[in-house]
Amino acid sequence: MSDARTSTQARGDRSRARLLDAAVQAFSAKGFHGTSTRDIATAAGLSPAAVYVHHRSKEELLHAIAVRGHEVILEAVTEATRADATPAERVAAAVRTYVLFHARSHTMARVINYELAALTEEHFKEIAGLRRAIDTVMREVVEEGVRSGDFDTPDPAKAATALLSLGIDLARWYRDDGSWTPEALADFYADLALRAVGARP
Amino acid sequence: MSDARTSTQARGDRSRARLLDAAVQAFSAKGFHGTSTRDIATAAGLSPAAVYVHHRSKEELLHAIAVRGHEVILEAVTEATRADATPAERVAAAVRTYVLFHARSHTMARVINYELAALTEEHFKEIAGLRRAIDTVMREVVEEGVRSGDFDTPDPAKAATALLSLGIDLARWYRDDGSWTPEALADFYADLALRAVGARP
DNA sequence: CAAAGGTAAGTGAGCGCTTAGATTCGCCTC
DNA sequence: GAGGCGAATCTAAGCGCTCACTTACCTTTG
Repeated sequence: MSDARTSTQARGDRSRARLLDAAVQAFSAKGFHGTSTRDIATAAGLSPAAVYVHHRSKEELLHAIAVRGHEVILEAVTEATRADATPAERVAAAVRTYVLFHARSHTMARVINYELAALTEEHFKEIAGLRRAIDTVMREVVEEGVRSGDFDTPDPAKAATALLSLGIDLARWYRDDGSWTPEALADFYADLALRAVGARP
Repeated sequence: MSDARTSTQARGDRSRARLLDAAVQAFSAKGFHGTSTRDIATAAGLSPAAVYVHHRSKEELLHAIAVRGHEVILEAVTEATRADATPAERVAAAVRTYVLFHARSHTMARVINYELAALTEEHFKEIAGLRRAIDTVMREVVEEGVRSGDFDTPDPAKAATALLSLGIDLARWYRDDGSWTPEALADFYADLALRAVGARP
């Protein structure tokens, strides 16, 4: 089982993961339609046909990437807001988590935020559901702060949308070789979020 | 010249405009690589070959759209901040203008913000220059407010980037059939911008 | 008739995906 | 423990199709 020699099974799992990883890189750099299945296979060190050993289609690759990515984000943001803390602390934690993900994983974030139009209608609806859930988490924590009197904003829903926008747009412009670190951006945006929702000083 | 009968010249101009318009719609909906030149020609009511009567290539169409769009935005934002007014009024005007453009022209905005990777390197650099100019306008008006003591933010450059991000991301999520109007979003975001830069109450 | 607008009919290249078959490996039987 | 089997991994070759773009030609108009 834990033999030093790699089993057929283990080789297959690794190839599957390499294909997914290559697809993320390629979709991010050239877009779904700008990427060929040959691009993906070559980057993964396999023949063009190997893509179809592990995945039904190019679209199914995108779907797998999108589901995984959104699940990770939803879980992280939910966890960040679950803590027993003040509304200000919860909003700050949610924004910090969201920004950290989009800066650190900007390559994957670019794919799961900007390539969704290439999904089938059915798959798109599934992802839209996950996105609505993320939106709801952010909106509810802002609304709770307004109800408790900790926040002051004329429109909690618009404010929550704005906070998510800041994170998402990071995927578009963030570069690893830039001068801003994910942590510095997370801190700055968490502070900006508190200003945006009118948190009591 | 102003004959009632349409001249060859006028027909050509109209076809050129219809091709550009069709390209904006198609690039926005399906992406540059997801759009075929046949899609564009058909939507413009012309034969596939007609694209090449008016434009050298598909990429040149995208380039023309990107140059025009960025010039319009740069001019509008420059105009909005030129007014003889307080820093707060100037930032509010800049954000209002930027947000209005991205909401009202979200179809074009989607193309000129998310399809730039399909440009040739030379064309991309040209557009990058225009984008830097827009960035500079927003950054300088924030910096001026900090210098004058009207604003209080730990990082004017990050704050300016955030304000631009809010506008750009509108192009991704804004829908004409949604419940928020461009004007309502412009007002909300202008107010949010003043909070973000720590404008004196 | 010269110039510009427009098209029918292609060109070679590259696309997503399939097929047939080689290779590897865990596992069962005797 | 030798031998055979089925399942899984992977590839060489290529299928039908669509792509961006070109060419040769006709039409309209000043």
